[in-house]
Amino acid sequence: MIETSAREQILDAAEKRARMTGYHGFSFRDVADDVGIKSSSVHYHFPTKSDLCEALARRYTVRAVDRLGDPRTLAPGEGPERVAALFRDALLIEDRMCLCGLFGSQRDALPTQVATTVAAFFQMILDYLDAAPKASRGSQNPAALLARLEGALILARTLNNPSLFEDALRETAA
Amino acid sequence: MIETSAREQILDAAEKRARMTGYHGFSFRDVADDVGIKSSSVHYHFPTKSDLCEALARRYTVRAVDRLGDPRTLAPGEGPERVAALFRDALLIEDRMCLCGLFGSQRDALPTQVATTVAAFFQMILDYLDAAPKASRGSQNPAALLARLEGALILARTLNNPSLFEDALRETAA
DNA sequence: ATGAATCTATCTATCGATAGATAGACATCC
DNA sequence: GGATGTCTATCTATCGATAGATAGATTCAT
Repeated sequence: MIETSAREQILDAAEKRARMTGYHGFSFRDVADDVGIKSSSVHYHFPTKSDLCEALARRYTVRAVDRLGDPRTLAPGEGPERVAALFRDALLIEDRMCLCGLFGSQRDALPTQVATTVAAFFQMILDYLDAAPKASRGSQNPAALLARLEGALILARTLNNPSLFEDALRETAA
Repeated sequence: MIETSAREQILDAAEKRARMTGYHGFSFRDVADDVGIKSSSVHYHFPTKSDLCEALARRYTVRAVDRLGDPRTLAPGEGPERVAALFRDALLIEDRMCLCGLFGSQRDALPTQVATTVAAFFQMILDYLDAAPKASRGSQNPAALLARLEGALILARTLNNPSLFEDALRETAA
């Protein structure tokens, strides 16, 4: 029996919900019910919703960093591929939005600490792409790639058509 | 004195809020207070929140259609420019997210009618780009352009850097 | 027996939604 | 041309449900 700490279970449940509903669409009770505890126990680990969601965005960033690895060790063109894989898995395996894409689109309605942490996620991706070795030609602006990936996720999910994700990554018209 | 109908005033206030917070982040009372009426009066015009937000997405789509015009009358390459202008104005003039970008990213948490209307917005843009005369070379996949614009909006707003929007629209790295 | 973690129970505030009253505009009938 | 009825739009007041948050008792492992 794999024993996952309550804190991690809470973050897992909260991330799942936050990536479907955004900041305001889920409650402490929702998360507590998912885990099988009481909402007051969630407050014990994360006093406020702001704390919870900041931790969410922080863990999300750390996991992405771990998975992306050191950009300086990559083959030319591998950086964009690794970042794209992150988003492709969100769509095809997890069937969820990017946490920071969703939070970011609500930036005006987020507690400052959460907004700051979300911004740090984006900056991390941009820095990673900047640091990764460029393919000799046709390498894409980091902001362009990241924007495209966030948008492709929204598009493919809203139109319920995963192949739109790959369409959106292709350069030229069919 | 220009007399705007209560219905329109309600939609104006609701759109403003929805484009900051998403579906769950604003209430009938918020909207009512903005307009200067009671929340029950908002319910009179839009019985449920689902009705209100569906009307929001519908009006948003109609206004975009009006502004974009008939795609078949455009010069080559003008279609993408017109669509891009829509999003650029959202960022620089309105300082808001795209309503359907935000709603779309929450599609799992939306009433079906709202989700359907949001999907119709995206399909409309894709059809428009398909129907518009292509520039001879380097014309972009409609899905790619739309994804990029939605993502660029999120990115520029979250990082509080409007020039990222233009970066994201450029093809190649700096 | 101390400290961490969870519980029960509750609070205040707000949510979306509804009922019923009211005031004014407008039409229609005698 | 009054009187009557209907429609529109708003109001006051309230509903049950749920939000985030807190206090204090209890459980349990070290």
